[in-house]
Amino acid sequence: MQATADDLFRALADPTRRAIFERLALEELPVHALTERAGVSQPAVSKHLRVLKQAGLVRDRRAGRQTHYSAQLGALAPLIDWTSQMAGFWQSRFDHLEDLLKRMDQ
Amino acid sequence: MQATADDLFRALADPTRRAIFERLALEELPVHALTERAGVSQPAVSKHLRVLKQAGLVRDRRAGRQTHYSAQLGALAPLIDWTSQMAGFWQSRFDHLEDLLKRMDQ
DNA sequence: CTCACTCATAACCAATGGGTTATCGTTTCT
DNA sequence: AGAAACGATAACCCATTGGTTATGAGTGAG
Repeated sequence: MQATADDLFRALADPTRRAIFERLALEELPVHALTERAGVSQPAVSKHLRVLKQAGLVRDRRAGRQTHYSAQLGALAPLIDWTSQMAGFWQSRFDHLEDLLKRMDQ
Repeated sequence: MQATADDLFRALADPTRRAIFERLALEELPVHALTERAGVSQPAVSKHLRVLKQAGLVRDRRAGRQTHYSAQLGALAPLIDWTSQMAGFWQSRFDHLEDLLKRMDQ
């Protein structure tokens, strides 16, 4: 199921969680690597990842005893839709970016 | 002071508050008009407006005993920047892949 | 086989936050 | 002047949530 703008805003509202997502936008990482930099405990990181996954923002890949997470940038589409709708005059400038993300979904 | 992406995400994470902002994006409205549709009490609406104003998302204009609020769409800029940056990260990952493929080409 | 590592879950706690009712200061209307 | 409308604030309540520690399940290494 497609995440709503509501899901995305809620998932990204927390700074710690958003920081995790930002890191995952750069590279796929296992939980312990994320924990090192997150400034919170490993269970806290796992909980954040759960929320991000629920929102469709990240994907997990089991590899032995590690779980690698990566960002699903295409999931940002509803956020872009919402913003575009709000700021109608920027619509044209956004269409390009939106297309890009949608085409690269998953 | 300029609101951060953090402020914006937090301000827009609540559905009721976001709905208020969406209405104000269409037209300037006094508090009581917003209250009619918000589904919550007038003080609740006032609190939401306070948060939105703090984030720079709305502007208020006193007129007699009414206070008219309107959306400041330009305040969404940091949100757009953030999203663009995320897309940019993705782009750079893609560039890396391209590099890799090119180097492997010969 | 045993020990260490990785991660998810459970149980719990404190802070935050969105809601309420009550009230007060302004402003408008009669 | 008195009453009613409007909106902000205060005081309070309860659900949510982000954090913790403890633990268990699964996997890799010695």
